[in-house]
Amino acid sequence: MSDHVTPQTLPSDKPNTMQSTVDDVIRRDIADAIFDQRMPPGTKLSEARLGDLYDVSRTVVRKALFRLASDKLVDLRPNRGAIVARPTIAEARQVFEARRLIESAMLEHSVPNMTADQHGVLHDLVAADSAAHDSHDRQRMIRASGDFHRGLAAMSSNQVLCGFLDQLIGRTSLIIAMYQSHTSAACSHHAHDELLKVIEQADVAGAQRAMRRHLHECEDQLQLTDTQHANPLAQMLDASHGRN
Amino acid sequence: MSDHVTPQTLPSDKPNTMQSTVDDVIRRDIADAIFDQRMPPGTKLSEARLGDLYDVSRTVVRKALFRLASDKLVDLRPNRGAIVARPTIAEARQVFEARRLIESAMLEHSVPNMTADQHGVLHDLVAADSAAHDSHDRQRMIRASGDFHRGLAAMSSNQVLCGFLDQLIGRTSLIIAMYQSHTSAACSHHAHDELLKVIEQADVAGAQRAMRRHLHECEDQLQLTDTQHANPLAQMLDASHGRN
DNA sequence: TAAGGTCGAATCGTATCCAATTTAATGCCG
DNA sequence: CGGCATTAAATTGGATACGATTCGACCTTA
Repeated sequence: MSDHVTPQTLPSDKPNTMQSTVDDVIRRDIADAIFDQRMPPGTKLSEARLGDLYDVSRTVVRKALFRLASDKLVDLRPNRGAIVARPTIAEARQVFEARRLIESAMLEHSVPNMTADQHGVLHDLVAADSAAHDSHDRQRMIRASGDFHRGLAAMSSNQVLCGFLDQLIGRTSLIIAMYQSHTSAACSHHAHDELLKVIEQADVAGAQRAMRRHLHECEDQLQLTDTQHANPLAQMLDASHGRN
Repeated sequence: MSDHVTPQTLPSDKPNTMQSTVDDVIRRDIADAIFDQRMPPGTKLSEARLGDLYDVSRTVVRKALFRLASDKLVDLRPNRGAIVARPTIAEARQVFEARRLIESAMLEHSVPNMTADQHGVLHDLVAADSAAHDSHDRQRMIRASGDFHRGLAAMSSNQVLCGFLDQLIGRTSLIIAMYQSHTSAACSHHAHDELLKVIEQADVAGAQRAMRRHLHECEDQLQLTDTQHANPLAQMLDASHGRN
């Protein structure tokens, strides 16, 4: 029961400024666990087990799982339960392509109209990113990198695209957790620093180029070859070795 | 209980070729009703009432409503029930902007690699669009126009963007149903015809220009001025007059 | 008469219960 | 000894029940 995190005293870094419902807590906890690689792709998410952990009924767990499924973070198989999603290589490529499209387009509107305060926010996010890199904590790195892109997106005037991008960033975190090569970092924080410099110069075209290049680099740093990952057999053997 | 329509024999134009779950039927029925303006924005969607109509429990109705909410077609207000969404003018503009971005980008990949079969499919869709226009049936027009864009999107290689666009097309149908000026048609099918011609010439840049212009025209044909619609007071008075 | 409060009906949120399906295990047979 | 059918446990899908919240009507009162 209480040998894990206590759901009432949830993250403690997330003060419930607004009404935080229980299913949102579960949803966020699972998402964080996925991003932190504590829940590798394919992990089964039993409704009863989760309900037991959070001391709620399966009804609310189902709601959380349903929402995670709509965010493409878990896969809901009829009559067979929920597992954390295993994005394919093709899907990963498409996610990056979509991100290049959306994020570069957002810059077109946000870069010229950016205030000094917003520049400061981005500086803080880059600083957090650098700190994460220095800590050599892969989870923090993934998180910080996503936060930078999210913060940049929040400065766009288009909430619709922002919502799409939010989903894409979450999927990217899962993709990185799944396909990262053990040698490379998630996103080179240096790229974020460079990008911010160009943004501050109000150079739209340059920022767009930098963004596209950055995302291309991120994609190239992943192991998106069909060996290993495309083979479910190796995965299962890995899982059994890891005593999942 | 069974004093209303029988849910088993409801669509009759939708034979359950594939496994059609009940909640999907409800979801699609509600979506169609929204697009056909049989359910104006703001209409309350009572769980018990819907469950009665389809002879299912509230559980499955909730699932359908939840999914409609994730597609931004209904608004789920805590403890206050679900209503069909009332997209704001700003949201409408953002949806069109997002569509311009995504649809023109999709053309970049799909136009050069299009087969003759796919051209044929598009021809059929344009024909259906023209037929809908000739029938002077506004609902059919909205539907056919959306089907053309959907069919075009299906020819893209990027399923992720395709999913986003699917959602945007649905939201557009709702926006058109809400903001259309009574004088103008939904989308001029002539534009679809022109667009198809340019596509068949494998002119990517031209197709992108035509697509952006077409979507701009659609947006301009709507009444996205802040009179009437932006004012919630007038809306409420309208609603009470309409005895909604 | 209008403003405010109280009560009741309706509706939503969640827990619990039961049926249906899947999954794993055991035993049987070739 | 390996493959397959039968059976039992576990898990999901859906229905029902009950507490909580909201909305509307009626009543009271200044």
